[in-house]
Amino acid sequence: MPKRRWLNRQLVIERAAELVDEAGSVTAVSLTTLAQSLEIRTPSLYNHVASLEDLQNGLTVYGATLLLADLRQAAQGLVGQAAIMAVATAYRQFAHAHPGLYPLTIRAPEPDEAELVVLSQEMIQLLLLIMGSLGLQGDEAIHAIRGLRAILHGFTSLEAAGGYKMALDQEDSFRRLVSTYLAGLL
Amino acid sequence: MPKRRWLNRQLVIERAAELVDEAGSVTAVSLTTLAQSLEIRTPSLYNHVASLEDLQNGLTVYGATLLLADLRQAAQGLVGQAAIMAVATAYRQFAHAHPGLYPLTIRAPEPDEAELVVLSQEMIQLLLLIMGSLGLQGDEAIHAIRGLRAILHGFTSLEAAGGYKMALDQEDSFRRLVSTYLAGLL
DNA sequence: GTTTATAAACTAATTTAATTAGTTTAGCCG
DNA sequence: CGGCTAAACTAATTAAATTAGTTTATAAAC
Repeated sequence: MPKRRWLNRQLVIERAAELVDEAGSVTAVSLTTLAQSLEIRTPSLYNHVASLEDLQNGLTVYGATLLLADLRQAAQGLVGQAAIMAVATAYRQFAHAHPGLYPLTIRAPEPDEAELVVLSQEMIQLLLLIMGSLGLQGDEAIHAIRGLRAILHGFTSLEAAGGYKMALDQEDSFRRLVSTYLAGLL
Repeated sequence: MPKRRWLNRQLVIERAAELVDEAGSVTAVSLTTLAQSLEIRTPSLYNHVASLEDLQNGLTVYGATLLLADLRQAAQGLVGQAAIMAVATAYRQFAHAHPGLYPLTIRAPEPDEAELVVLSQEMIQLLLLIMGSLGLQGDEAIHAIRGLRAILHGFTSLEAAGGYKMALDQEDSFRRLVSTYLAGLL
């Protein structure tokens, strides 16, 4: 009859993230399977998360944090088109590496989700900086960011949905898409 | 104790589609709520659909059918950039009008889903025709179709996810995105 | 017209998941 | 060492999907 003291919200979320990415979908992981994986009883999870929804919100924050870190890393020291292409590649890789977490990251934060609001703003700052290095400012930059995110999310999620199965390299399609957008933008 | 004879799979799916679009999400509609809406008991639904999953597959086919019809209508008689823009606008309108059905339509068909495979091929034919009118052939056209769909799906689903809340016209962003891609393409 | 076969409804029961209530106890703190 | 509390537990509830078995409206056959 152990009473573990080492478990906490963060550890619960991290384990959930592993399960969700292994399963390839958020809905494939229940509180029951998560509890089993942590070797506790299902109701004990409620000591760390308020509900399934709360767990998924935690996963969203966790995923957004990882994604932002990856994109920052990728953009490190780069400007202009090179920065865009690096961010695009890193974004797609993140989606591939985290098929469970990734779809959560596209949800816009509600005003009361402080952490997520901050992450979202930081993401925009990062992209604004890059757009600035391309010579885009103000509304132009915002439109360009919206477009870029649409492209990245659209491509990666269609890939995940099993589209693009015609015998034609997906990587090539992706590079062309980003280049084409960039070409049109400048 | 009525024994209705007027109910069938198609009617069940159509009612489910209404509920799903009203609720704005597939998961918001259960067999229980659907049965209530049809004024039958939940298990009676199994006379018309094999399972919840089967119902959702039915909704996918239904949604894909409506979407294809809308896009064909929009492209009617148009070629080149005008056709692309018309299809893009119709696509976005469909996503807005059918927030429940729309997300189902992006799933690629499994080989055994005959109806869905046909719809998917017809969609590609429609887009190939339009790309042809833009002067794109073969692999070029396929890459361009992949890109266009990524753009359309990405933009509309980010919109649905509540992104784009900065005070900047979404319609404008959308038009620019499509135009920018077209500009880069040609 | 009555009979009959069957599809489509029904009731009842099971399973799985989330959640709540109430109980127990490990382990830190004084 | 005794007690407070966070974190575990057991037990029970609710909701949803699903299965089994029963009943009956209706359409086709006689």
